[in-house]
Amino acid sequence: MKIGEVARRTGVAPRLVRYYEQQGLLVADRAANGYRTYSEADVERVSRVAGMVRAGIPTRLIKVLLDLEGAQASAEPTCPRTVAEMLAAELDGIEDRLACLTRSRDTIRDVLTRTEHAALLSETAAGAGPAAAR
Amino acid sequence: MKIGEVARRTGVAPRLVRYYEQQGLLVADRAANGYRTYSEADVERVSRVAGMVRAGIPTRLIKVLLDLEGAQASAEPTCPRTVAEMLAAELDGIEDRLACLTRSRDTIRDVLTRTEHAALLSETAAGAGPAAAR
DNA sequence: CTAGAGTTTGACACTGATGTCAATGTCAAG
DNA sequence: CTTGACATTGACATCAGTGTCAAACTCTAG
Repeated sequence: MKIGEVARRTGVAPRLVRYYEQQGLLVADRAANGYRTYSEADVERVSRVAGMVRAGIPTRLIKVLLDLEGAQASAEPTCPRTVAEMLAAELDGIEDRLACLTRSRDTIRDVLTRTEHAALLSETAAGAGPAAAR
Repeated sequence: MKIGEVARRTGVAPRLVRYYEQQGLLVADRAANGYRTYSEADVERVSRVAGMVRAGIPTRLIKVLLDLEGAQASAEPTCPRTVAEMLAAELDGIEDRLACLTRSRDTIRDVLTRTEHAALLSETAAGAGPAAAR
């Protein structure tokens, strides 16, 4: 499929899909005419990238993470000490962000329920599960 | 205390403390000489703001959230419908980010433990269990 | 009094993520 | 063939968050 469809299905602007590719987060095959062609897997990947970006994870780290997820399947312990340390540092940052976001989420929920606008919570994954992979 | 000490204690550059104030996230008293003066509570607030910023929450929303936390204490249901809807929308975004971050965190932890670099996990607020930051 | 550290404001620059626009190429439908 | 929707690349603009520098002021120590 072409970039337009990917954009429609992921809600990510074509502009950004190209940007992500430029940042090395994506690899797109090219059709004879030069158009980028994407697979279902790419759609998945674009969604995940967009989500991570919105979560404040910098593109550089996103690249590393996605690569790791791939390598994980093949159980390769390709992890030199320095890289591991870098990851540990990033992990700290992520934990911080999780704490902040969790607190903010609770604040908003609190306000919403407390002000009789609890109905607005429904659509959300609000129910209970905090960590569900969407 | 003056801005320098706040900076030292929060790890936030003086430049940013001023920036946050400029964005309306902070209010600082002024001494006779024009220097900003801060209280313990301000130190707390600066830390929280910095954390939220790092978590990808835009300053505008941070302002609203902090105000809400304050208003929450006084149990004021000062929440017009439109504001509530805006909050609900933001909440959705936050839930998404939480999901992404949680997944990324798990990935990193997985990699670290799997590659015998588990020692690096210790310092973190992580503790041990995959218990979500809830 | 003077030197030095810390503060003030303000300006300019930069990065990262995106929006937007322009000029051009491709393709399917009328 | 022509039109219109979609693609391509590249440039420029914007916004948030920061870094940095400059000129001037304040305060403390010597």
